[in-house]
Amino acid sequence: MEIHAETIREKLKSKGLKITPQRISVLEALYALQDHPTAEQIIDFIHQKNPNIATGTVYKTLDILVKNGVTTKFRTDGEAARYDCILSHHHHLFSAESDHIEDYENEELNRLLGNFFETHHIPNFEIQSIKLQIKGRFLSNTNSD
Amino acid sequence: MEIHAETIREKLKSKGLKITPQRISVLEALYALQDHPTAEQIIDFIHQKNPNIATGTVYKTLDILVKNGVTTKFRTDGEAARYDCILSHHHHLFSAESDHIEDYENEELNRLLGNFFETHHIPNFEIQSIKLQIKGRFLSNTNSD
DNA sequence: ATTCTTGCAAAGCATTTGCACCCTG
DNA sequence: CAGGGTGCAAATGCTTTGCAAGAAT
Repeated sequence: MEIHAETIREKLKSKGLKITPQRISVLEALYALQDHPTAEQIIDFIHQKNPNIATGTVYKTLDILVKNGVTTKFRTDGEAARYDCILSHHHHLFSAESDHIEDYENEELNRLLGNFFETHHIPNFEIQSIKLQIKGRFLSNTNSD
Repeated sequence: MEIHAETIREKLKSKGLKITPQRISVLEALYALQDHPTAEQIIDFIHQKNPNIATGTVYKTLDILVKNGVTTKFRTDGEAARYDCILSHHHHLFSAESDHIEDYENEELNRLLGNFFETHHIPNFEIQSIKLQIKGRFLSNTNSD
């Protein structure tokens, strides 16, 4: 997932946010670290090139990005919150053995769920979004998850 | 969800756990507070009758109960972890406006999902469980969520 | 110039841990 | 009486906050 500096600037500008080196760094990290990084992973990544950006600033920036719909934040069974810059409707595969997470996207599944809940209304509840948490085991050849 | 003291004792005994007043209190709280309580809510409930049970003990007990499959632990987008003593396969409805959570159980949905993933294997992944996170708005008459 | 953003360090909150004492089986 | 369980308080880990100084528009 490559992203150009110009794209990042436009993303910030379109939300009416000031363009600062710190915010650019956070967005760069977010797009470079595809694996639903924690704040700590983002901070580590940033500090490789910019050791002077403060931890608190990264948290504040992430918060602002979430509030502006640039990224999303979610929790796993682990301690730290995860950030995700993929905004399309997708689900998550969770490793039962580690903290590894992958995306799962399937239009047919989304249609299936949409149909199901169209014919099976939940009493007194208005659905806004549906996400699957699929827990299991990654069978990669490297077994590195 | 009423539960008798005897049932609780048997539950502990069947897992080879020592029966202590503290553990009984935690289990009573868990069954009395149906709404996926946080540790804090459990502690508050217990302290109404047993102000002398330590916070750390409740956390340790909850941990042991989770490890022994008596209850489950999960996280929402909120801060604190939630505990759930309903063990059947069910999904969760999350309020977009508050911390309120309700269970959603539907055999047909479970079958539908089972069928889907039987014919749509995920490469290099072995599914162990599937849970829906359904986010939306509770439309109760009292609007109390 | 004005308003927003940053850095820093301290505080906050949920949870865990260490250890001496105590209780259950 | 032996092995676990408990209470307490301190420690941990993630995240938030307050505020003075700095930067973006």
